[in-house]
Amino acid sequence: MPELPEVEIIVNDLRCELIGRKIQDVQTDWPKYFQLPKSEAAFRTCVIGRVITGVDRRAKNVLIRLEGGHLLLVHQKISGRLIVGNWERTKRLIGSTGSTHSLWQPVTSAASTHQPAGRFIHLVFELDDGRQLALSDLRKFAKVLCGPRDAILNLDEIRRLGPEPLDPRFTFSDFKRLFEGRTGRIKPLLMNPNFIAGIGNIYSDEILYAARIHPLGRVDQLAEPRLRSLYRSMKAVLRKAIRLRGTGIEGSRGSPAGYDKVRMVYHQKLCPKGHVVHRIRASGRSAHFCPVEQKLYRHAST
DNA sequence: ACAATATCCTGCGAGC
DNA sequence: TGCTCGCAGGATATTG
Repeated sequence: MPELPEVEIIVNDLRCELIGRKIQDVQTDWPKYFQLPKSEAAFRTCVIGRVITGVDRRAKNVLIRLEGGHLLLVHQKISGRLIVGNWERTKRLIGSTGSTHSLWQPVTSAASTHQPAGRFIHLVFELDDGRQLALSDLRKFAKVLCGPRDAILNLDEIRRLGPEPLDPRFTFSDFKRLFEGRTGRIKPLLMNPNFIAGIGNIYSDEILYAARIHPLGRVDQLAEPRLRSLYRSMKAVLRKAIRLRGTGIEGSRGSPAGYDKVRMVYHQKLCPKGHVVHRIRASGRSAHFCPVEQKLYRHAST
């Protein structure tokens, strides 16, 4: 879901809202969210009472810095959205079994009424100003971790992450080096977080169109000019998406996503040049591309 | 080594 | 209207 641009926007918004706030309570109806510490009780002990001192991003992870050198990591996965607002907890009956789920509903009169993502809230951090940091997450794939900063940053899943594409220190020669000894298709490689961080299904399609590279192109056949084009397109598309406040979602402060208006191929019928966009499945995901401008070059037959 | 698939979940829209 | 089916923006484990 949120890819690098959307997470970057959320992080920037949250930074304004959260710095200086103290976390006073944690509530959830889905304790599976807690990956570290795994038990709800231990997780609560880890975060409750701590003041938020910063909000950063690494790949698609939201890193909330806490007093005492702790880090609260949230990965929103496909459907997660971190939002700040006001909700009340009620109970909802599930089926005929008599079991109940929690349900958070917007406090009427609050601005949060206007947040569509306010549905499907399953995790809430109570703040000391009466507001809440909430995770809306229809599919419940998100995960949260808390611990000493070094312990979190040294987790395999964080250490293994590829470079940040928008890091100014990430040069073309760094990018080129990533491809050394690699084979396979370009789209799944771009989406591999351990190859390069933050690029998902939407922006891999957009970047490949901008670079005029077929999603199934073989990475070992990309000559240097193609790689250079890919490098430039990657930076340009991601920066533009951030500037336009992302795709399909709203930041927690409400300005609407603007990249949708300039999307070139993802969920588009026609590309900017008017060609029909094709949709195929590539490694289990949908890939959108323009067959006219993104040729799958191959020598002879077989 | 790579590629395709299953998996964690649930709502929604399309098509019948 | 009501049902079933396929689809959904992530990342990993498993299998071929």
